[in-house]
Amino acid sequence: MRPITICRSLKPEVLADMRRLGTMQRLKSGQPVFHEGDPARRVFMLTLGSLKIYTLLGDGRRQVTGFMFPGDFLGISLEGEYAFTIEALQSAELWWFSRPAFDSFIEAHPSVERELYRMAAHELAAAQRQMVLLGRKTAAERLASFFLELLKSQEQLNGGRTERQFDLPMSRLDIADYLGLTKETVSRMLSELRSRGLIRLEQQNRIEVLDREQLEDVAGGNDEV
Amino acid sequence: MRPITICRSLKPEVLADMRRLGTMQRLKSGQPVFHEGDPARRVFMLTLGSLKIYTLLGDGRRQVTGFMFPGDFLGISLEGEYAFTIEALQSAELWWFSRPAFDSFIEAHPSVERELYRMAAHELAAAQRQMVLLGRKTAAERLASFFLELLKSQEQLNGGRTERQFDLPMSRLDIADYLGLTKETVSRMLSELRSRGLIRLEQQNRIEVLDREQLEDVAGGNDEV
DNA sequence: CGGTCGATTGAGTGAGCTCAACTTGAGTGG
DNA sequence: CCACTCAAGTTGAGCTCACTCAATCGACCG
Repeated sequence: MRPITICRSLKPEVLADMRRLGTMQRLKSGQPVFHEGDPARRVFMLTLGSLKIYTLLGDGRRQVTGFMFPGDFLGISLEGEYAFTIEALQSAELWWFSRPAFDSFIEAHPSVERELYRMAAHELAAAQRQMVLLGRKTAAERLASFFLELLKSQEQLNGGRTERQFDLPMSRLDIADYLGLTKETVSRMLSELRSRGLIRLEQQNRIEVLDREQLEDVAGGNDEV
Repeated sequence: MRPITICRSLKPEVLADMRRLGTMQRLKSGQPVFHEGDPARRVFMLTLGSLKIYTLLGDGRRQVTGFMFPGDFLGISLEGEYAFTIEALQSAELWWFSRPAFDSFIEAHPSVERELYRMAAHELAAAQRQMVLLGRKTAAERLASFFLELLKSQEQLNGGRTERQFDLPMSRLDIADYLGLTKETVSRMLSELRSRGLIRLEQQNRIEVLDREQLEDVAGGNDEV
């Protein structure tokens, strides 16, 4: 039994409060926050940069189960060991808390407990969508869904304003391991979406969405009518 | 935003308490508990039988995201709509609670809130394992993993006693839609595991594990040495 | 400029899918 | 009790989408 939790979007006043209680840590690109099997002793909040969360199979196959962006929260499990590895994609900055400190914080702010629960429910819904993606979507549908997910989280960070562009802080291999594909297939599907005029590469790692409606059709499997 | 939650393994005394507050409902095989998009008004606890949870894509592709067994808990989301459909696999019996009734119950038992959170964390860990399965495992590995998952949940229901057999209350198609395969592939892999002597079909829908160690090797990808 | 690493593109392969035939088993009625 | 029906499961044959392996491209950097 390895209970884990990833949480997002704590209220600003709560974040400020936790920042007072926590300790800051800087990470370089590629540096791990912790490894699979480490005891789950700390609670983290990401403030800068981005992280990837992944699990390895015995023979080296890798599944990226999520990415984390500023404001995201992780490591809130009540016991046991981490069931995954977390690594910085770029220079990153996070705040950590010992579990007793976090527990006493929860006690001081009882409303936060329900908030944490709400966030876990949100993560579960995201996990369920990812299962549909991994279990039933084609390569093109997966990449389109991923781009829309990134676009939406970008929009949420900017207070709900509609966006046309977003960054890809992760490599093609990371994307592949998140979508259950190979890096070659990711590259090919990216080229396909580009040649169909749905997206444009502003730079190697920055995407502009040219036709959002059709991208959403592809993502939802309502393509090739 | 469609927050959802599936929870398991509430403590017996809590279950008893909720049973006093709830209303019982019987379900026939194939009968839905609710549909995708229904407002999330109620909280359920399953007491008898088993259920499947699934999401449909526009063109009919289906992903089963989980199964529920007696003692399992579901529908604890604070707002929004159900993001999936739940259907009975057999005759089933469940207890439901209006959200206000459930909320006041939570208020009366504050310790339950943390318990609910712990269960959600447990579900998240399971969701993460399922992402590894769907993203990176072969057909044989998926089926072996599934059988071990069922065996373990069977053992947990029986108070931790080791078991050799378990039931498959779902059809081959349900299994396929859970594992991201087709029913034909499930059938073929089942025949393969059987011909390799790792399992035996006690009946059409009852499996006996003959070589658990090797089944675990297959499930974890440590096969074909 | 060469060197290196990530991304793209190409060619051929294969695991799992599709389509189809056949088998099994659970009901149902004569 | 057996014949019939119908749904579920199994097996076979061929195909396809994504994979593997390999070559090339391109950006960054000493």
